[in-house]
Amino acid sequence: MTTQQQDPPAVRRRVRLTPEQRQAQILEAATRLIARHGFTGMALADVAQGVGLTQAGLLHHVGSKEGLLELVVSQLYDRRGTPDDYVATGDPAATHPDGISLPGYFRFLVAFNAARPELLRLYTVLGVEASSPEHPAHPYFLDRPDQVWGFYRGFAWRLPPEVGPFDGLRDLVEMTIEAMDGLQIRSFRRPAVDLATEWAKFERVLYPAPVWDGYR
Amino acid sequence: MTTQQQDPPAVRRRVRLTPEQRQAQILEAATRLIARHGFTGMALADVAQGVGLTQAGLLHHVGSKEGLLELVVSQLYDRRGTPDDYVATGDPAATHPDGISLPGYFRFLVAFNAARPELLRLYTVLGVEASSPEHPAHPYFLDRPDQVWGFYRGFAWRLPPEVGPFDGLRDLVEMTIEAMDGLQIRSFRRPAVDLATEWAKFERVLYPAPVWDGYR
DNA sequence: GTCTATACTGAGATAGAC
DNA sequence: GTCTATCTCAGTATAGAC
Repeated sequence: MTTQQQDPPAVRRRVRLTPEQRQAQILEAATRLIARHGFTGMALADVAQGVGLTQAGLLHHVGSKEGLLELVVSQLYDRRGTPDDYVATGDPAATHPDGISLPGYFRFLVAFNAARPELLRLYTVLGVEASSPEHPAHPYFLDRPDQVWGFYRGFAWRLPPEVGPFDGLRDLVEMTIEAMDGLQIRSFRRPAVDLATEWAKFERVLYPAPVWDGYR
Repeated sequence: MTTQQQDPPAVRRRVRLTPEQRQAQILEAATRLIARHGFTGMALADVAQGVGLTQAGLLHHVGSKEGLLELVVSQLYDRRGTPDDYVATGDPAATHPDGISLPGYFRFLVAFNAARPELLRLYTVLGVEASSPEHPAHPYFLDRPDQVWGFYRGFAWRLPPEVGPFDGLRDLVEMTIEAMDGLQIRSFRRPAVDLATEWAKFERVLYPAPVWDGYR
């Protein structure tokens, strides 16, 4: 004789959401899990559980594990802080008639990212994992430096005369991104650091006085 | 009728090496594969193939997959460029009677790492992967900032008076490591960059003239 | 759209012969 | 120390009912 009991009828089964709601849910759960375990280390069943579906139910939406990754990567474009977002804040350094403050924008970007830790971590973890040529996200990250520069170069930055608008600016942008990536890795470790505080240190060396006084 | 042929008797079977030779082989193969695919993404069978063993044969040496990781991590201590290594080069900036050049040492470290790309990549890939608390290498990387500082602070650096030997130096060391980590991520992408060339740019901003003139 | 059930695969680990 | 053979488990994917 066993102590088994009849399972109570499961509640909230087969909840049917709109495709948009489901997709947003899936993105949220996948972002969190890939950020933590990488794409390789993440299991579809865990994403499914995160959105209250079975694995088969999840696969109905994304087709395959790689399809889920494509979904996640494709929406990275929409979830980043752009110079236009910075201008839209109305910050005087952003709306200055001579152009947008470069240090000001990157300060804004750090704050933007710091408010979205899962997304930031996703970028780092996926970006490093995708350094392997066999990784499905490899092509996306391989050309990021060119893509980022192609995007940023199109804005009207307010730069000190010492910084050329081409090579000088590009070097500065690349170093800035490298410093941010390194700071992000640091933020995984102890003692814990505050991104904005640590970034202020880099800002002082990357955009030093007196050259950048009045351009921040 | 098939074209099958009798396989030639496999050559070099059951090659028995000394434990030291085997361990060195295993380390080399594991480093390469973890650097490429991460610890999660790496398969024991591939490491085994890399050293000419079966998976069972490899497990005889390392016990388990986690045992292999411990082996890899434990030897990271021995394979890094230390300030002492820098002094041993005889470089005048290293053997200066007033102390070791900090920018000079980091320049040496970049060259040291650039000559060991697999090891450098292992550090980055494993270090990011291990940001997850469940990762077996998590404890090792969690306290690295403190450990690195505890190690570097013990050397006699030759510093300009503007840099305090405590907070000022520590900030500088942390920023240097962050910049190197970010540069390493950049090196995974296109267009390809030369580590030494790119580091020279960071050196100029982290150790600027005129403060650091004469301390390089 | 979502489920249950199941097929299939890859990978870590163990047993025991040599 | 190394092998072959096998076990076990986790994870992706498919089929078909509802």
